[in-house]
Parts: sequence; structure tokens; C-alpha cells
Amino acid sequence: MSKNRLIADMFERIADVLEFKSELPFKVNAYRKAARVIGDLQEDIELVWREGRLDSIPGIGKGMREKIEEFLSTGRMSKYEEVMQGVPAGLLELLKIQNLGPKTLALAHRELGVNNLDDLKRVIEDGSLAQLPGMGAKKVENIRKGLELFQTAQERISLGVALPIVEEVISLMKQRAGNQLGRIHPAGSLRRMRETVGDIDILAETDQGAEVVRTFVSLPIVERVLAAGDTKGSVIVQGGVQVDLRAVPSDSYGSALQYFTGSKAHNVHLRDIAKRRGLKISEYGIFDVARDEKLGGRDEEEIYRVLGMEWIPPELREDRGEIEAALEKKLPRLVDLSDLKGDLHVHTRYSDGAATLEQMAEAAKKLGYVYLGVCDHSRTAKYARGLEIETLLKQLEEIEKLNRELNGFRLLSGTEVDILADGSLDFPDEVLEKLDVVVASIHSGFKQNVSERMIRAMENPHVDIIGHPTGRLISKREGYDVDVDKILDAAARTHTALEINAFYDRLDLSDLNARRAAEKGIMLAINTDSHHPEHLWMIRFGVGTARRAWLGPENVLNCLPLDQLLQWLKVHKQ
DNA sequence: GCCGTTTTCGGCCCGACTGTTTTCAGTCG
Repeated sequence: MSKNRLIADMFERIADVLEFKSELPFKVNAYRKAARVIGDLQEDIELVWREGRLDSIPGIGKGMREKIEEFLSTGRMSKYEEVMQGVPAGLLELLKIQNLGPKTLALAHRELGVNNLDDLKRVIEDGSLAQLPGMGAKKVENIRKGLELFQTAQERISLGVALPIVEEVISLMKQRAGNQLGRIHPAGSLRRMRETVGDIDILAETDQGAEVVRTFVSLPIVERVLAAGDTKGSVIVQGGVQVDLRAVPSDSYGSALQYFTGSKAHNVHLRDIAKRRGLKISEYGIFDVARDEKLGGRDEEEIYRVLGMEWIPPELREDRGEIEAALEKKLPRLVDLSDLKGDLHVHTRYSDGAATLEQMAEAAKKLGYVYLGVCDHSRTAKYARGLEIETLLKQLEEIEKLNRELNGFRLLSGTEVDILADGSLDFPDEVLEKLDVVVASIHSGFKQNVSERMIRAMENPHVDIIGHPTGRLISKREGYDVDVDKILDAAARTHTALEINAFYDRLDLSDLNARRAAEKGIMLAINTDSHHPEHLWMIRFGVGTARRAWLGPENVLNCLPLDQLLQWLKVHKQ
């Protein structure tokens, strides 16, 4: 685990304990903020420390700086050890239970000796929890429900599952409640295109809330209704995903959208700035406090405009510097779906894909692409029906023939060549040099010198792009044992592009790593790795990640027009 | 514990909901 992560986790734990011990909430918040900022930091904290720049990190003052320095130089943090003294393992875990906060947990711990999950269950069952001052039957019942939920621990859903659901709900709502409905948008982490989302939030503009909510909870894809009021409906849809719909009147739709989009850290920072200027932001609008006057709320842009900021794209709203940039009107121009000229990594029936070259080309043309990189697997990838050299050459011929027929569109010949155990490539240079584009990927030996093998691959003059560079699968595995810093340095040195694999369970590189890559001048390629023509649309997830990484078209290889791309592929290693 | 176009001291986001209260504390998003 990186030092950044370790320190962030320690600060988070300290915040938990301090909260449990009823320390000043502001102190607790200071630790939480420091934890978040360090967790999001794009540089190695050790480097920042050695260069004496810890103080420049927002939220890190004298106290935090000293704790970080102590940890980096000795491997220990005395404050952490001190607060963890006498805190039973398994106690803080209970803070994740809904409706059970630090105050109640401290009370149960102090009065009833609750130290773990089993203790908690016991004091709920035997009624002793309900006897404590300030407690009662209903509170305990809510905690019991929270405990049930905690134990069934539903995980976050991946973006790839959530996005189709939200689009179906919105399309159904437009059909069935069209005349009562104004604007309707997804909000929350889905709108920010996070890799995974908790539940799905949808905002609907209407002055007939009750009716719209009724329509929502009776949609055909609804499996179970959790709540249906005048302003909010909550359901479980097929597949077990929770979807909330909020009905909001026109004059506060914008501020509600801003509020429900988050992130929490972004909103807190925004409201703090507002407050310093005598303004107040809530889900109902932005107000001048002294004059008790509403200054905006109908459109989201108004909130930012009144604060003297540019409108901030939802993908940036994580309090990672976007607010400062928006104040200075220096937000980057982010890459957009329409900037993409093609996809540089897809598979066909030649290896483990489902479609012919022609079918993939047709699907790509429909998306408005002008090129498509055909990168089937190489010979060692037996499980994926990897191509022998003769087959690859035959495919090359077919591509050339098709390109004579495809007007205004170009299939690029390529391969996803395996990086072998010793770091050599699965095809010899004489073969690779015949191809337009070479993606090199690791598919085996996830724990064997991955970084060194990948770097050796990058040093090959024919390798253009490293495919799925960390190998993670969001819902399944951590990824290879890879040193991301070394990979980024090598990619910058060898002018090799790195892939943002847009397949929703990969999104690899992640947003933070992609941002670091771009800052080192590395080109990123947003590729779907599609095995089916109907999967090309997943490019949207990659674009979401790229936007979260603050990338502009100039950072993205497949935003280049065909002639410039071919030129780049020819000269980038020289 | 952090931080400064009100401030180096005295603040620190906002509102809803719930349950236990007789004026409010805890929790959540």
C-alpha cells in the first residue's frame, strides 16, 4: 500500500476515535479533511515531504505536518498509537452501522461494555440499550434495522450497471409523466461518473410532486417500493439496485441538482466560500443572508455564477482543486465524447471477439468514428484464441482490402501483443513493424516482475500503447503487483501512451493515475477493448474517467484526426 | 487542528428527520 494511503487511513482512524471520544467536531473534521486530501494527492507524499512542500497541501498545517514527518521518518505515528490505546478491535467498525453514530456507540460502550458486533446484538436483544438515557424503543429498533443492513452489506454497484438503469428510468418517466415533467437528470456519484455508485439519485422538475412520484414507483421495472411521498420516492428495481427520485419545483431545480450531485467535500467547500461572503447555499437556492434575498436556484449555473466561478463539470466536483480553478476561471477544457475520432483497441472473430472486421467497422462508423484499431490477441494467449503470425498477416490483408471499400473510414491493423514472462513480446519486431498500432498487455504472471516487464515492453520501439496498465478489475481483483510511479516515469521517458480501458469493470488507469500521467506529459488512449460491436458505447465510461482526470483532447491519443494519429504512431518513439 | 478580501483569535456548511425531549441532540446526506 502506498504511503499516501497508509497515512490517509491512519488519519481517518484517528478521526473515528476522536469522534467516539466526543472531541471537538472541528478537530475531527480536520483529520477527515487531511485524510481525504492525502488520499487524493497525486504525488508521492514522501517526495512532497522531502521537498519541504507539505505545508502547501490544503488542510495540512503544523500539527498534521509533524505527524506525517514522524511517520515517514520513523514508520510510526505516536498520536495514532496514543488514541488507539485501549480501543478494542472491532469497536470502530460499528460506526458503519446506519443510525448508530459516535455518541450512541460511546454511551453503549461506557454504560454496557459494548466492544463488538456480538455485544451490540446482545444489548439490543435484552433491552438494556433501550434503558439508557436518551434512548428508547424506536431508536433501538432503527439501530437494529441498520445492523441488519450492515450484515447483508450490499456493495456499491459499478457504473456500467447503474448507467443503463438510470437511462431506462428517465426514458420511461418521460413517456409516462411527460406533461407533468420538466427537466430530469441523474444526480449523485453517477452524474460525477464515479467508478462505482452507492444508490441511484434522479432529480425531476415538477410542481406535481405526488403524481410524479406515484408514476415513478409504479414503473414496470420496479420490484419493491420503499417509500412514496410528495417529494421523494424510493424503490428497488430489478437487479436489487435502489433508485431514489426527488421531485423539485422549477425555482429550486438548479440548486437541488447542485446539492444532490455533490460530492459532499465539494459542497462543503462551496458553502464555506459562500458564507465568507455573506451568502448561503442550500438545496433551495443561493441567498444573500443580510437582505434575505434569493439570488439564484433555477439553474445550476446560477449558483456558481453568483460565487464568481465558472460552472464546474460534475466529474470534477471532488474538491481536488476545481473550486480554486473555477474562481480563477482556469478550468480545463475537458475531453468530450464528441472529441473522440476512434477506438484503438477492439477484438474480432479472428481471436476471441464476436464479430467480423466489417461488422466492427460498421458499428464504429455509426458512432461517428473515422478509424478503428483492430488489436486481436497474440499467439501465446491460447485461452483467447490468440493469432499465429500467419493468421495475423492474413488479417492484415483483409484489412487492406476492406479499407479500399470503406469510404472515409480506416481500419487500423494492430495487435494486443502479450508481454511474456521475461518482458519480451509475443511477436518479433519484424511482425510488429508491419502494423499500424501495437498495444502491449500483461495477461499472465500477475505477480512476476510486472513493472520491469512492462518497462521492457515500453522500450520496444514498436509498442505504442500499454493496455490496461494496472490490471485491476473493480469488482474482482486488485490488479498486478505494479509500481505505478515507475510505469509513469518509463512511459514519459519512452513516449509510450497508456490506455484508459473503458470497460466498466476496469477503468484502468484510474482517474487519479491518469491525471498523474497527463501531468507527466504522457498521452492516454481511451479504448473499449470491445469484443462485440454493441460494446463500443462503453467508451463513455472511459471518457468519464478521463474527465475526472482533468484530461483535455490534447491529452488523448484517439482525439487526433487520422493523419495526425498516423504521424504520431510513426514518430513518437524517436 | 486549520485558517484568514471581516479575523493570528474565533470561527469552522446546511437542512431534514427522528425521537426524545419541554427546548434539543444525534444522525444522515
